[in-house]
Amino acid sequence: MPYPEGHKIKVRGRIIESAAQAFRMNGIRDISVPVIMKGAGLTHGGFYSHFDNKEQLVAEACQYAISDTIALLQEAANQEKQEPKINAVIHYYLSQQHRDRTEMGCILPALSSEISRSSEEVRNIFTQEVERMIDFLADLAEVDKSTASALLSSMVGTLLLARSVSDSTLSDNLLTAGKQHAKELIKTS
Amino acid sequence: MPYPEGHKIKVRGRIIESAAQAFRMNGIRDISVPVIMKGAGLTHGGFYSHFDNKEQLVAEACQYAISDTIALLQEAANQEKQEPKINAVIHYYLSQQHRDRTEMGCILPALSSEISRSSEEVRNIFTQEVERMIDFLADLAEVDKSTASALLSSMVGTLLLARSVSDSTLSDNLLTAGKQHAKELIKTS
DNA sequence: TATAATATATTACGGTCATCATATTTTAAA
DNA sequence: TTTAAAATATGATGACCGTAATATATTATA
Repeated sequence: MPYPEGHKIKVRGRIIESAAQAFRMNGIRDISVPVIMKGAGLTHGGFYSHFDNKEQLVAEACQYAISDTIALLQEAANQEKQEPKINAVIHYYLSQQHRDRTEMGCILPALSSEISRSSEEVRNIFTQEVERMIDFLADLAEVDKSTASALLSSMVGTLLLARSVSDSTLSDNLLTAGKQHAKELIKTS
Repeated sequence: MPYPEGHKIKVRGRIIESAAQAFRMNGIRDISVPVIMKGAGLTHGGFYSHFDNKEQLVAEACQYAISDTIALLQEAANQEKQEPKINAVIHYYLSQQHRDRTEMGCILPALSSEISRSSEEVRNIFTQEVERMIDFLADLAEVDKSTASALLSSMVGTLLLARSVSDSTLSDNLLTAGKQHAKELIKTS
């Protein structure tokens, strides 16, 4: 058995990480398998010994990226000492850093529209992860799922638009308005 | 001067309509110039006598589509007799029909993420149209721009997620929660 | 009806993509 | 140190893309 134990699984993980980053940055269709492989320090040829096809990688990269985002939000919540913890999540999610670092951020604003056109397999995994995200928010904010859903939708839409407009003042205003109304949403629920 | 007066401008309009529909349905990158031209009843060769390149078509199609959406929302508002007119807009925007007919609907949930990666020219036009949309909502709901921005973000995010998840119950719940929150947002502003 | 300007169709080109077949490298074990 | 299985690299294939050059069709006017 050549190659160290667990070598391939680690490389596989590197490919998923590279993909999760590249997809968020460039979209799914706009990033090629060769580029993803280069991001993992490999050439394109070996890709198909790790994944059946690009679609499968999309599914796994989505799962990875959302889990990562939930972990980050959880961490932000843990560091909050005074305000309700959900406010820390809102502030983080609608921060300028999160807006400006698409490749590290939540995939919902970045990839949802492409995923809505993806295969059933990808959409099922995506749906599962969206549900986890809603549950996480409901738990943390101590609100019902309906309120948590509205909160998520609102944050996702805000970030999406803030990233799309070319006027930086408008972008900042969108973030500010989104934060204010997200907090309001929780308070009056 | 062969060909009837205004023939070319009409054909140009047909190409823009075809593109606006195809882009919303399939994304920008995922639809080709030949397919757009076929949608307008033409072959691909003539495209470059109407537009410099695909990017220019994207810009014009965005402008066309958002104008069209604002007109539709205005119409929905006009037909409302009892409730505040903004509620008709919210109901229309977050309806199942709007969710299920992406190719006829608002481009914000459909194309924003791709547009955030587009050229400065496209993003400038997009930004202008987003501002028009915010102004329209602020006027209609008689709220400040900040509230109108939050309303738009919330509606866009809701529709985006409702279109992406594969579970139809979850999708319906997202719409319902979004509608409720949107109305609340206006009431308490 | 003939003409010539204009609009559209046909064809071609260079590039990139997902995927696959085959060659080469790596390294645990013999 | 040799070996052979496993992992990766190289190279190729066919499809499609955006774009451009050229050929053909259309029709208002002469």
